[in-house]
Amino acid sequence: MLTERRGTILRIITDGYITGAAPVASKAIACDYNLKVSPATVRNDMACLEELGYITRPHLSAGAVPTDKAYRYYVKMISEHVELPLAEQHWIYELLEGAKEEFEQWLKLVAVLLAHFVHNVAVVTSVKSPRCRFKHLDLVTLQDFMALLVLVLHEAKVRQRVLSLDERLTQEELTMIANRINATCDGMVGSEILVEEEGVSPEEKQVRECVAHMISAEDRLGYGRPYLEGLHLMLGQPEFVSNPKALNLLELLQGSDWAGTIFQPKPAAGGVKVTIGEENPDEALRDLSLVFGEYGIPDRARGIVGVIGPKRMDYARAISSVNCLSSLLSKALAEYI
Amino acid sequence: MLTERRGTILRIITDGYITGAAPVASKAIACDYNLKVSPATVRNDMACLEELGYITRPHLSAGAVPTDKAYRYYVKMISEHVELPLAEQHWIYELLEGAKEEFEQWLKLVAVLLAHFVHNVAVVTSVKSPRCRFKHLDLVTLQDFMALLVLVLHEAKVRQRVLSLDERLTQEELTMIANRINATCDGMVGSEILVEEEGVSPEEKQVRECVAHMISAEDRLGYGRPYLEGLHLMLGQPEFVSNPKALNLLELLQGSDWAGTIFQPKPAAGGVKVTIGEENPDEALRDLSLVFGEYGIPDRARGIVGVIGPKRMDYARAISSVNCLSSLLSKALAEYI
DNA sequence: ATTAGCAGTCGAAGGGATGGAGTGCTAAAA
DNA sequence: TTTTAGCACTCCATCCCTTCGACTGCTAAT
Repeated sequence: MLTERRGTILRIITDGYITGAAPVASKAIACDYNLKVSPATVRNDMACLEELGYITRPHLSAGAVPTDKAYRYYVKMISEHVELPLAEQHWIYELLEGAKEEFEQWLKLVAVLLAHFVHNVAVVTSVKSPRCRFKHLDLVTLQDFMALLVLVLHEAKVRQRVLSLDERLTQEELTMIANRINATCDGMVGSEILVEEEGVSPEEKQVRECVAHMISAEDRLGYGRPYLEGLHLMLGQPEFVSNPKALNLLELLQGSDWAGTIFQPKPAAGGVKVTIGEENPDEALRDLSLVFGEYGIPDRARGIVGVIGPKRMDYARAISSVNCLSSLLSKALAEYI
Repeated sequence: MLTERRGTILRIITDGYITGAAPVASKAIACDYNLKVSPATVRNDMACLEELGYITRPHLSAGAVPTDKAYRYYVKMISEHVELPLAEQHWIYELLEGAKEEFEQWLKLVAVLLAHFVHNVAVVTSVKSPRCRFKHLDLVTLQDFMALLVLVLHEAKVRQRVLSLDERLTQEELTMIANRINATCDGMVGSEILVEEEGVSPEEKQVRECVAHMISAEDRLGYGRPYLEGLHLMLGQPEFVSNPKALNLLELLQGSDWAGTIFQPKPAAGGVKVTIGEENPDEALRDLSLVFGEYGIPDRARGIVGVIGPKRMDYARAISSVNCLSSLLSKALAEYI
């Protein structure tokens, strides 16, 4: 049975392991935190905690190490009242305000900030939208039969592609095509761009096809190349020195499109999700924890802000940082869309 | 004195250390490669090579390990006749041909390919241009007083920025401003965009200022966020297991704008440059080697293709791969500009 | 239910001993 | 003069052993 004192002890153990990275002894628990009980009593409780599956020990006569279950308990306990100190929140606001140039720049900056806040890997993706809508396009001549197609979407995304035309067109002709499409297609989704009618020139059809293709590619696409910061911070932690598993992790993180896969299941709107150890689907993350949230606008454009670190991470700090930064990004994005 | 046989022995040592990652013994040299001399003779030559500074040994009674000087000699010897096998070249061509969508996609793909070819870190930057020239701009309304400015440069670059206007303008008004600037500014560099005359509306002035600012920022900017692939491949090599120096390297590579700094001095046009160990300016690279080349169009738009790996890397393969891929990218870029 | 005391367990650290790989040196052979 | 065989020497890697210290589990007393 998990009495109140045992809960306290469990919390002390988890805290101690998070900061110390070494098994926690009964004596340390009894003395350092004023529990008013002797180490022997703590030992009795620890035996019970072990039976309940909250702790293990590396060997028979060693201190306590929290299990996944303990971390889960710990997160549940703290997650009600964690908020980044106001001083730090203001510091972040000011720092970001000073760099209000381009949204993509922000993503990078937020990733760097987050990584240094939690001393672990930070991941920030750009937004993905399930149903992008056309806003504007622009055609610019390049050499020969080539044209540059610049597409602006309602989701504040700009995409470009080089188009090989069948005919050689002047800039004026291209501009006319662009104007015609801009005048008629505002707000359309990918499939609506295509036309079957007779009175449309083959070049315009080609452009429309390309746009439709780009939009549907964007719809299907994942989060794109995420901003990944703080690798060296995480790999400097004691659990990674001379640990070949670190390489598997690197391999995963070097691949593409993992952001949508590993940050599962989706966090509730505005909430922060924590997955611990074995809860992670991917093998390479089995002894790590993820803390992540979404930012953006539901059903229109959503991105991910996340932290990857050893299970032994400062959850309070991670949760509050992710929370603060994701809502900050949401606000910033709303201005652009 | 470096007789011919000693040169051969040096080459065998370097080769052997590159493939074996362990000191090379006199016996192995004498037996495995048919040198027709006894290990004792090889030992005599090795003593001489050590005196000349080509090899060292971890301890008095250990085999030979090549020094930086030996690698430099090795590279000089092989670099005259290294070319990627035609079969592999064709394989690359076909692979890239199939993904001919967007130039940035290519950069990523080239980085992945290169990393797997050399089993080390591959770096591919996008191009930077010292004097970007205006080609086209486009203004799109966003909410309130905001507009999205999409700028196309002659260097096949597209840049965007959100602009806060003093007045609320309609899309038509914005389009008119864009048309006026497009009609007059083609081919201009940053400073030429600005105008002092009276007859220009304050909004147009604002747009011009923004464009000039973006172009000059682009001129000053480094290579941008490089595509970095194969970290896990390099860190899996024996010299990096449980080596804290790997963290310094990661830290360097996580930062921004290092590509312009570490890939120095500039390689001759079309050539491949190799910097070995102590030749590298950056501390974190002191026991690594870099193999890199430039792609693009001299004086207009140049990017870097590079390999980072332990000094003990397959230089022949690295040099030929970098060479092949950089000239391939040059050709591809020429089509777009 | 709690505590003190004590025996028992385990790992980390240190200290030889051993074996083997490889060299340097010397003197003889080519 | 160059090359070779033989031998003594050096050094690392590995293993085993001991010791030390940190902790726990258990038992009996409070």
